[in-house]
Amino acid sequence: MNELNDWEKLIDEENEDGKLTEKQKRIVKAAIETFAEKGYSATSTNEIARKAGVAEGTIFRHYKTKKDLLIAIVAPVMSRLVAPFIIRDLNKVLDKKHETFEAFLRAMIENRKVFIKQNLPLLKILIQEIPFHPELKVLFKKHVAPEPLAKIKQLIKHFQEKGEIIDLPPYTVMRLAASAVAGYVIAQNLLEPEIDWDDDTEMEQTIQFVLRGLKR
Amino acid sequence: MNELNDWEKLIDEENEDGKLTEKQKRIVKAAIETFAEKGYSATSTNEIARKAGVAEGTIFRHYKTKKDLLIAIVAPVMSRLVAPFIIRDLNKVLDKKHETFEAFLRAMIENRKVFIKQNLPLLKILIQEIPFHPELKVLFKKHVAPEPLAKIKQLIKHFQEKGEIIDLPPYTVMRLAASAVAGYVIAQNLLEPEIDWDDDTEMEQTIQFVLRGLKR
Amino acid sequence: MNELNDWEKLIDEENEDGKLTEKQKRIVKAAIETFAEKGYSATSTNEIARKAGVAEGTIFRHYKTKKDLLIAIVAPVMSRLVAPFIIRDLNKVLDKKHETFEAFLRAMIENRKVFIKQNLPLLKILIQEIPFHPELKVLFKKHVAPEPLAKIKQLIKHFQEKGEIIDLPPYTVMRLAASAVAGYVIAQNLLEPEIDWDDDTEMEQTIQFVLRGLKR
Amino acid sequence: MNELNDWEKLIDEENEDGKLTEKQKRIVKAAIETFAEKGYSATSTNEIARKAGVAEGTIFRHYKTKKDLLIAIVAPVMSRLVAPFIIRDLNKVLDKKHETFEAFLRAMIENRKVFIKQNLPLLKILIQEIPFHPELKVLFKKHVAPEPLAKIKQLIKHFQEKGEIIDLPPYTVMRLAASAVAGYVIAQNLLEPEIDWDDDTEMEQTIQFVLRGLKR
DNA sequence: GATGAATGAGGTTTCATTCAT
DNA sequence: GATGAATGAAACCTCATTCAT
Repeated sequence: MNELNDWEKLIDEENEDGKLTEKQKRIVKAAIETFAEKGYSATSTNEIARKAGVAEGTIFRHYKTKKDLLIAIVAPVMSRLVAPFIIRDLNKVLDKKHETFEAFLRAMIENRKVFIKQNLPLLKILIQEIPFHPELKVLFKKHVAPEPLAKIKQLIKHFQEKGEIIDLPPYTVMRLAASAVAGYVIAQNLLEPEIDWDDDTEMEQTIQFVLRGLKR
Repeated sequence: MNELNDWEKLIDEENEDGKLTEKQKRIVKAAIETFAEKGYSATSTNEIARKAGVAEGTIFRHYKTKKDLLIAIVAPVMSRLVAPFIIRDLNKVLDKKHETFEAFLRAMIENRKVFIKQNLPLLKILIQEIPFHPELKVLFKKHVAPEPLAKIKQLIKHFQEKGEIIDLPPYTVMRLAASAVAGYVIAQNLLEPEIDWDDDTEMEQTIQFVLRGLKR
Repeated sequence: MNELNDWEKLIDEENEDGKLTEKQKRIVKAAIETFAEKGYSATSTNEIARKAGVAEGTIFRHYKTKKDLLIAIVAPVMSRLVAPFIIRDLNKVLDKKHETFEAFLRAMIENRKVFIKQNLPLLKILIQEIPFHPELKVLFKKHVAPEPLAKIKQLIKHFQEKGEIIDLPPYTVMRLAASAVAGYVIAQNLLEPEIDWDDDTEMEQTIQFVLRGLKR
Repeated sequence: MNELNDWEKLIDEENEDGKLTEKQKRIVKAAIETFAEKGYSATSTNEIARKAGVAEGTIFRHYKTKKDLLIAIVAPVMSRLVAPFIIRDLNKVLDKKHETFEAFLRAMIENRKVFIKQNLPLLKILIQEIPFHPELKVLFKKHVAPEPLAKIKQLIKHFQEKGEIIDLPPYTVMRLAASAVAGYVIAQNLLEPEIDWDDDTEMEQTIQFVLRGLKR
């Protein structure tokens, strides 16, 4: 947690926009670390305040309730989770004649791998807490649907029409591809963080598995 | 939650073994429901007691601490999670000449699907709480390794030697297969419980995907 | 506050009905004293607990919120405030030929004087807090209307028909009589508690004033 | 609260004297409204600041503590409460041969009725908070005694000597008259603000009641 | 074994007040 | 003068756990 991660940079940027004060940054940082480590419910505002080096009252000056703090933390990560799917010029990419499904899959995985690696604590919080907070579920659905879903559908269909991949319902294709990759990321990060994975090899095998599984 | 599920039967059985009293059963049932709904930390022993119709003190007569109650609940499900891999006569199955990888995969999936459907609340608790409780992680590792892992390795190798599946490290093979299936189960149960899935079709497509992806 | 007042006996009686535990009695007593002295808002549950010699948590075991405690305290005094007007055999009293308005007024004042003297802290709380708590206002109206109001109307009319008192609207008659008496009680108890009042004389003068003012 | 009330004009006047800045006026206005509605203790300085449209710190620049603000608000109303009794030329009024007790009573009631109507929130605060703040009690006594009390005594005696009213102790006379009027005002304003009172009739009946009650 | 009143530590939140800007 | 972020004490309330009955 010592290198400057994506979400730590994010906090800095937001500050430059005049959104977050110095103390707010410290509060958010402490909250992310502790929520990720112990879970939202098991984290006390007192502990967050201590870690952030601020008075407990300061937290509630910026976030009316503890849950507001949670939402303020996980809300931005949601939009950035599906960001690549709503890139305006995605169409241009698809128009490139030479663009294959494999190239696309590799590019997408590479892009998201970086995102995930840099937002791991935030994603951990997101995944852990979504089942228990209807507000988060609502937010999540707002971000995921319908624009990104339409884009994904469009993408899959594009490659199906080119005859590169099998003719399954687009969401099924997406689920299968995403499961394989997510399964690897989860295994690597959450279940067995102590194992020394040969990252490139495992990922390559996963990609090949998906390509074979989706080949027409 | 009104039909008699797997874990409710389990509770009954344990009682017949003289292990669980009537009140204990009610406590465990109430705890499972509430832990699954709100998470362990956000559940109060008072609420469990109310739901179970017992006095709060009664809980602590049977389980020294709240965490003991959690462990008592999730521990048994762990052994039963990997149960099919440690069946004593699994070898006999493998010896059958006509047994193909596809048949094995289908049988295994069917078997676990039933298990998952009947233990969903328990599995939800297990997945949610494992990251926050070292004790659970220890228990988990104790159950998963090494006997079941050895069995799995043995199984994968068996089918690789028969030339049915690709020559990847056994754990990688397992990860890829498990991810595809788990990805479907999670999507179906947690993310989109309101959608009406065509269960058989989706599962068949998933199996075909795995088979293609692992074909030599 | 050292002699055994009406409301202290009330607490005892409720206990005999099995309603109030020993600690609850102490809590209620401490709350009454402190609410009367400092007002509801300015009284902390911590102070009540200390005065009652119980843990702060104990208060909340018996009364879910601080406001519940307030209501539990003032609610019973309301019904007893209008109690004499809903006495079942009040009619018999009225039938007595020799019963005059003066006799009735004197009896009523005497009766209420005792009540007020013995419930002074409770009435102080009631008067102070009613303007700020809609719940209390609702409770108050429920107790005052409509049975007692009908009885009062009936009483006034009775004496008006007998030609003893002036022909004003019954509620006006009541207001005038009550104001005179209440004005004395308030002056005596709240405004100038240090003055040594000649109680009998003042009250007699007040009664004579009301009788003259209402004489036909 | 939209018409320009007495106390709002008071605030303006004080400003013209250079006493109250624009922001101070807004603070005082907001404080009066909120204290009257919720009581002093239950009102937070934060709420006052928000209603006044100033920063919280601004309140404390003008009033060292929250209680200072309360005193600054209720102190002036006290002197004006007893103002008519310390009018310098009251004696002249009394010298008028034709001036009767009834005329005096009516004039006084009319004068105070206007005052009360225009200072209702302030009087509500005064009445509510006096029991809990020794400082206010001290202030009150300073204003009420001894000059006004002497004037009242003198007035009552004057009408007693003229043989217009009964020979009771002057304070008793005052109490009886004041109780009748105050009883009406309180009933009208605090207990039953929703009822549509026939104001003139009720007041006339009240005056007649007092006159009969005090007639020699 | 079962109860539920009692506890006190600790939870979240509010508050009057201060102070650097 | 005015601001509003910051404070930390204290408010109300919850909780897991204990223990006399």
